[in-house]
Amino acid sequence: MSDRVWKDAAYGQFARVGKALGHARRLEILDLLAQGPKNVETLAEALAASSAAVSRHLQILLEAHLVTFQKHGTYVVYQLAQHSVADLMRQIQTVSEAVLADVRELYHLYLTEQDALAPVNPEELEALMATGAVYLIDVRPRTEYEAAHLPGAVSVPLPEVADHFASWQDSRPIVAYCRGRYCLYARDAVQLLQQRGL
Amino acid sequence: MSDRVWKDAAYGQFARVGKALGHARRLEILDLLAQGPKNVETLAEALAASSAAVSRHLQILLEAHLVTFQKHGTYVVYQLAQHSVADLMRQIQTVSEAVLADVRELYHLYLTEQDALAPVNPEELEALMATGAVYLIDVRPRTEYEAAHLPGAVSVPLPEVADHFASWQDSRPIVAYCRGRYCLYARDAVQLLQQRGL
DNA sequence: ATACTATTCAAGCGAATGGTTGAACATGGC
DNA sequence: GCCATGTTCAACCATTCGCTTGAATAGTAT
Repeated sequence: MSDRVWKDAAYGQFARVGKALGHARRLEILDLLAQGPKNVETLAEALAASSAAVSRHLQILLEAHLVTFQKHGTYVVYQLAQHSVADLMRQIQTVSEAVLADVRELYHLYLTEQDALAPVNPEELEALMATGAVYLIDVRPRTEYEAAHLPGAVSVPLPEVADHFASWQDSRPIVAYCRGRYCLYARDAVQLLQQRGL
Repeated sequence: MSDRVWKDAAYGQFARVGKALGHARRLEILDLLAQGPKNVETLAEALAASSAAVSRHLQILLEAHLVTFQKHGTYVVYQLAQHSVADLMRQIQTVSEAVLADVRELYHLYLTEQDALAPVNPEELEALMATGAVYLIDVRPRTEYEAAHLPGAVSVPLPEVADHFASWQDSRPIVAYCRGRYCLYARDAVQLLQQRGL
């Protein structure tokens, strides 16, 4: 076996992973799965795509061994094969931001398009939580909260935010968080709260 | 601008990076560039590909902003756009190894195919170097050595290894290193040395 | 059993990708 | 000016990709 053949084989294997990462939908699927296992239909809904298409993407991710699945009755629940896959996703986003001015602009443009959203960085949040100055809510779906959440956070999935308006009327400032920079739940929650003057 | 549109845009940008990583040759190019800037022809030679093809791949990497170039007269020298791109490459290789049994097998199979290569892990090497028990040589091309190299290492590019046989005849054990797990210079050097009984 | 649901498969289409060849640009040396 | 060299472009081919539609499969509930 010559060096050339071996290198082709080795890099060909890496490219399997790379190819699987070469489509927006698949990246989004991986991002969603990083939050917790999900079935095909849930993903299809979140992506606004047909289940057949999502299923196909999942097959491709499966071939690259980036995800695994488990059958629960007629449901097929997919999840990331390794934690390192989530790291890889983060690294891609990091590189994209570092390297593609478009991404930074896009993000900035979109968030400032909303009025008066006040982002809080992790250090600030930690300080605020320590003094009990704020009320921290996790607006992701309950299952994701159960999988993991910030210390001191209360689970209030986005659809339930409206139910708490009354009890929050005179409470401390509210900080909402969700999945990361490319998740919009928190933004939506803040919009809801602001409409009620919270 | 709806959420869906925004997400498509954001993940579409990430996918630009992903797509660029979806081909064995491009990954190999990035790996080579991680060692230092190179021109098209050098890369083409290393990849055993036509310069037209390599040029094309470089354009794709350029569009994804993973590499930049600089013109020196008629030479066009390419290099990684960001250090984080090299990190991304490492992460891909990590994931591939973790996730694709094939890669591990391939690697293991190939190295054990050679007789009696004795790999040294970083911790062992540090200990050996501290006691001065071994002689460490960097068998990469001189330019890469100049860009960065391990402390205490001496630059002996592969083609020059043969020139040192005499002076090494009775020296300490020799440890050769190169670019990483998927670089074969060190292996070739060790083979040469073993043929001479070193 | 039967009906129903979640998921996958199969076929087909339009678009994109990867590679080759040969020509077209530069740029530097004579 | 002219040529040699390194690089890129353009046109073509075969292959692959991504999606849609409609059917097939496998489990569950009635």
